[in-house]
Amino acid sequence: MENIDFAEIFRQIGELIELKGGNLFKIRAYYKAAQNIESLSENIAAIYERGGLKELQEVPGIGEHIAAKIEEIIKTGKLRAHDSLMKGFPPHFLDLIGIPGMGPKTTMLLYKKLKVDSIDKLEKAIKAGAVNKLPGMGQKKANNILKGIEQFRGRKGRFPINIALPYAEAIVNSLQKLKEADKILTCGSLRRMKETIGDIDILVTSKKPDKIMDTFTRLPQVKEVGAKGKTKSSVILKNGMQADVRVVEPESFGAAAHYFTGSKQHNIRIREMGVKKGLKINEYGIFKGNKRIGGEKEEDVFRSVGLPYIPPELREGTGEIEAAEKGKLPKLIELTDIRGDLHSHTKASDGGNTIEELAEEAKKMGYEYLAITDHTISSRIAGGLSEKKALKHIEKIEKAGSKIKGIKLLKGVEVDIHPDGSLDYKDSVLKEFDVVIAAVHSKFTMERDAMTKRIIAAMENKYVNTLAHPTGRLLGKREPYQVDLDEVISHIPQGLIFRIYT
DNA sequence: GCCGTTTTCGGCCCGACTGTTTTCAGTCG
Repeated sequence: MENIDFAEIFRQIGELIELKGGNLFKIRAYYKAAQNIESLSENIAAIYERGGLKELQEVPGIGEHIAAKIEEIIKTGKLRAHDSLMKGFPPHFLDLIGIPGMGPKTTMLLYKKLKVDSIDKLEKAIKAGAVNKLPGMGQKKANNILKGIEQFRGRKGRFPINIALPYAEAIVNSLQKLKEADKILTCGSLRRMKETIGDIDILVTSKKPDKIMDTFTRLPQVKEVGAKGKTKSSVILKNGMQADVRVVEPESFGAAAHYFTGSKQHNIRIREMGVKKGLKINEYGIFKGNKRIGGEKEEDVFRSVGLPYIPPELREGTGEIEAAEKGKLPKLIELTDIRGDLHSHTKASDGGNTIEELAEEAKKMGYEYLAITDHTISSRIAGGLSEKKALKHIEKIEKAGSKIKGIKLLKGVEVDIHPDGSLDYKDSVLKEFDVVIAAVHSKFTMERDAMTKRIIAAMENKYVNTLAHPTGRLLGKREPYQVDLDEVISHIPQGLIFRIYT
């Protein structure tokens, strides 16, 4: 069982207690435990195997009771507490609270009054006009839930950052044209540079928020306005992505940027630290009683709780606060730290540019070196080169390298790993390259053991010095293939510089 | 249910928007 499976069980327990109207703090404790388990880098079962209940309780948010439940799941494969809470509900009952507009109260009300226990029954009940007659409900709420069902069914999940970023930039550009807009900052998971993005969050400072709200909700990219208030609006874009804009006064910029950047877990931790120091931290600033003591700069927030500035990329609530307290925040790699690129494709295979174009662009980016690494013959869909063509290609790389000064061009190749672990080129050809990248491009569905052996065999070829995309995943498109990465890493040949990247 | 330079008991992050109300509950982030 993976951490995500444990997390799911505890999240469901939280949801079920919430549905039944239990203690709010108990509910929160389960959600918190679920989130913390999910973000662990080590398997929770492995932690238990190593250190038992005691070590489980070292994990933040896991105490005596949840630790015992984890033990029960590991030993028996299930959890009695979860089973008894689920009793009486159909298996997919909890899908209902995943629908936008449906919270625990509404879900329970509809279950009790109308026996709604599935999304289909919910849709029928609304269309039959039964929902809007219930106390506290009305036609608008019913319609919103109907829209929520549509959204839920068409949900595309998270978007890769390279898709989300241009959308965010387009919105920022439009808002920047307004003279009423002061500072504009993209926040949320985009600012934290997560590899996938749930929605786009944009912060604007302005003295005239209504103008910002009007412009934002009428942008050409907007398909539907979910909410429009005085300082906060939320829309669905034409590509299905949600975008939120929040406006605050300029003096609140730092506090709002921190709040809006998240992550949620990080914010909760920071606010808890604030409470202990007698401070209230919200998106408007830092307050001691009614007195505002900071918030114009993001640094103010960290300083108020005795921490150094934590870069957005680290704000995941997964140990960055402890690291900051000890003065052990890692130094992040900046664009200026990158000296070169060891993986690139030209028109010769599936790239879009010539060797010379890539070299010139890399030079402009300040790179010291660039490896040209086109595909080999078995990657036919990518226009892979035969051995003969590859040798010709090497000559072209050398020629371009001698012509273009100020950057070192390396002769490289991204060679296919066959299902049996052999490579697409003979050793006599591979030895002609400076950089040999090995990669799996076919038969992704192999068994875990076979795939692991396949990759290790390729790595053991003496000319291979890089393993590319070791899991084969395509974010949002293709799941990773089955491979034991720990085993792969333990086989990295000694004395070689070995790069594994995704 | 978790947790502790306030505490082993008594706290637990904070606020906006909507719809259905007539002061607020529910949902969301």
